[in-house]
Amino acid sequence: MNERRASSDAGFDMPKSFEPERVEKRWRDAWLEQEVHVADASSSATPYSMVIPPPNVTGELHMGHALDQTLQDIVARWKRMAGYDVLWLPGTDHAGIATQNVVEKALAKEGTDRETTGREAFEARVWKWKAEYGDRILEQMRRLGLSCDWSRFRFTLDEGMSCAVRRAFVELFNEGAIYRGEYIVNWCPRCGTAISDLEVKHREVNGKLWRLRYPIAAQNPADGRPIDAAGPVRWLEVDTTRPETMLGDTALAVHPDDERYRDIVGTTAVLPVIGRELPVIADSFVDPKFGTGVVKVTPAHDPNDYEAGRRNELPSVRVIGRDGRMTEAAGPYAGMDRDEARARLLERLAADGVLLGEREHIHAVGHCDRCDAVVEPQVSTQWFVRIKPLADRALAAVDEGRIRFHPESQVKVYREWMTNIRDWCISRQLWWGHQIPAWYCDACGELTVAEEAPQSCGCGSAELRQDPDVLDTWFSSGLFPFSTLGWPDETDDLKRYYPGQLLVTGYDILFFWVARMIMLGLRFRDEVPFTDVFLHGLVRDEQGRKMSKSLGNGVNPLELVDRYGTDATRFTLASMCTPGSDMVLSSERMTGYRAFANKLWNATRFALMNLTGGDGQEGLQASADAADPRPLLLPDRWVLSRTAAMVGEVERHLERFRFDEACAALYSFAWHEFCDWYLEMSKVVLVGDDAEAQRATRGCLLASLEVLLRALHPIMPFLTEELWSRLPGDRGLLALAPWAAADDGWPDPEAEEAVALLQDLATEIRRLRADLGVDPRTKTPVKLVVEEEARRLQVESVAPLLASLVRAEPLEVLAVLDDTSGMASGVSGDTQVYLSLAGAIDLDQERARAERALARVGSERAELEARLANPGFVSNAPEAVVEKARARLVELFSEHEQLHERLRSLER
RNA sequence: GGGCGGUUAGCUCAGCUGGUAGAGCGCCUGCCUUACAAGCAGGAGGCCACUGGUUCGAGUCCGGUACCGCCCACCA
Repeated sequence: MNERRASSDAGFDMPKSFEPERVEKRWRDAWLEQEVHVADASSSATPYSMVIPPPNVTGELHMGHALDQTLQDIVARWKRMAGYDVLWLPGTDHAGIATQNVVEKALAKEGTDRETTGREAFEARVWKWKAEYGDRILEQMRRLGLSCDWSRFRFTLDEGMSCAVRRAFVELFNEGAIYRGEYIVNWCPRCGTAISDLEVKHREVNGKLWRLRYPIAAQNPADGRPIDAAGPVRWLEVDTTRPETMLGDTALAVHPDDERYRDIVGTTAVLPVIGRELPVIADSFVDPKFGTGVVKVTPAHDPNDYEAGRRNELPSVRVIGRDGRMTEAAGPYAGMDRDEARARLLERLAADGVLLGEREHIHAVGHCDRCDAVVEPQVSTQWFVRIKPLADRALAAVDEGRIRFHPESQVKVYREWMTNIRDWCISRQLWWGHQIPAWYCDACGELTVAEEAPQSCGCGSAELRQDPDVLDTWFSSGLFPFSTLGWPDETDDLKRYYPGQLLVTGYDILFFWVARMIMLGLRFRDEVPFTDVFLHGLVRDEQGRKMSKSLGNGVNPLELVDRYGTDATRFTLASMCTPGSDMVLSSERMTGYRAFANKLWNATRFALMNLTGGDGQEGLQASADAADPRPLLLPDRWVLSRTAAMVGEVERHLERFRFDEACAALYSFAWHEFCDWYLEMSKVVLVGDDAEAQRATRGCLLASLEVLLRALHPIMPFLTEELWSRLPGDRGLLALAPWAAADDGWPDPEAEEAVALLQDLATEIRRLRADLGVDPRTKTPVKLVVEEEARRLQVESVAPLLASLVRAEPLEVLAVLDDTSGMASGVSGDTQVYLSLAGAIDLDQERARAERALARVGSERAELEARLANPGFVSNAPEAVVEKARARLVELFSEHEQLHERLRSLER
């Protein structure tokens, strides 16, 4: 049989299963070669631009990056197919502190450190690291099939970026938005640098609260000066979580309204161990309800105390140094590590009777985001950005709807942070990063801030030293949307692609990055950098932990790509991307979507095996572009209608960034409609001998498949490109083809209704057969009984197709059926289904089946009747809902009737 | 201390503007039916955390409670 297939049908050349590794490289190369992803600034198409969140060059990419990048690639490919001139600009981030840390760790393994290596050699070492991981990252991105514009790739530390950074710094400095000053900052003793508030992670720890007592110095009644008293000593009790800082105390404070202590304000206490005299001051920052209501004040080591110290003109005594060890001012504890000092000091205080007790105390302690060391507040001279004016504009942009957040709930988070924002400490005592463009004159002390290194100072001296510090890495990232386009030069790219349309990133860097881009974009370009921000969740490991390099639980996306294929990996990530929630990687899902890719492969294989007709090549070229005018069969009309609905849905979901829903729509259409029903129905025609019908079906099969491939391409680019290339006809790359367009004539409610009927009947017949244990390979005589005329015509119209689909032969449609003995029955809507079986049926079993069905129908009917009897429902519910309920009730009446009839006949 | 999110089938999660619960995986039964066993057909399995309220009607909207998680935060 099937001589016609023996010829050259492509389907027979296809392996039985999809092997991703055999096709992916070819298409990667093809896309590169044909530059499908290169934006064309001279194009007449509307531009659509995005910048990638540049991955840190600290190491390999993990699944979080894969998710982020996949989502962007889906949008890029989709918009490109939809006719936009898409610029998706890729890059990597030097990630100052993070990268410096990983390189320092590498040095430590070699038994050395950065100090012995020296700045220049160290920097060279980091560049080497960057080269290695930068390459690996690029390789990972390429394997994921990302369609970035590689010709515009940027690294945040390359020359162009430095120009932008220096320009931005100088401009902000000149207008007073950047200043240098001595303040208390978050200091990481491990990293040896100041860090911003955002880089401090507060974590609840089980600490202790120690109660100490400080003696009030006895005073000479004559002149009020303290004297050594031999008499009874009055004590002031204070609580502290950090006893070692007491060595730097310069006051005790109480609330001004606190009656208990009113009389001692203005007196002097004596600091144990050290012997320093401490004024007792009144300041409203003290909470009288906490502890004893007395606070020890350590301006050098606590932000609160620092402020109180400034208000009250207290001296500041630093007892903990930059390296976390006690300073000379710590007296006997000088040189000790802060933890050791605490232990030793407590022993001493206990011995001296100063320590009154301790109790458990849970409190939040700041840790370094990068190395997890306990952050030590330190007074130091740093550079800051005066953030309020920038934040106000950024806040307004979102409030006025010039930037939309998805999900919208993030707006609240953004607003909250922006409103309470504090000045941004941007200097870092690191070596890896953009060095601050500020020079100091050794001769006159003058400060010069300039884009290029000045030759000499205003005083004439040529002895200029550049500030050794570098900028917070987020300073350069914040300029990314325009620095990458050539700013500060007014390039064509800048004019065309700024502002961009979309930014896709994880919600965890909303403040770090998104907020800063908005602030700096508005400041330097007067326009928001993007109009939509899509914030996705984080990818967590099986234990639900966030994937991160420091935890070492990151999964290299290539592992999954190797195991499941890139397309399945991408589809999994996209389908698990539900708004506002994180996702847990699931190997079951991956397996499922690998199967989905294979399903598509085989559906195409089937199509190709059947596309060539007996009449030579005709029918091969039929496609969505040339809708077939010939009268179509029911399944054909149905599949085109469903295809059109699917495309509309996918489009709608993508517009709203519902990647998960888009995946679901594609999956269920492709598998459960196209494959499960259409391909099965089409077989009836394709194995038959009606040449005319076959031509129509082949045309529709191809047309629907083409649209499906287009719609799926953004998510599964390799598979679809491969299948597309195998379809008949001379076609270019799918990546360059127009977005899935359904013909206006495709929607066909009548066909959908008819096929729905057919599906119900088919399912009922199959259920009966399965129930009765009928061998599915045998043909079974079936009688369908429909009393109502119009309905009978409908059933009759689908009967022939139904018969061949479920091997119901012969299949008769009747108005009444007298003798039902020896038959099994079921009900589908108002259609009574009877199977004639070779042997006698089990009457008890039949009766039980009918009774069960009757009970089910009865309860549903009662429920519906109650609802329809409710005047509120009838008058308030939408017309369509009421109508649907009524129709269903009619059906149920009928089913009820039929079941009763059946039961009666079984009694006989 | 503020704010946000979650709680739905054995597991992982959907459920968009309120109309009476879905998917994948797993499980049970039967099938190697000429695209696919990474498959096909059929099936079982849910007081939608608890509790008030709004409504003709609540998984969906509003108020509380409990548990889990996250973010922000200078209370010793």
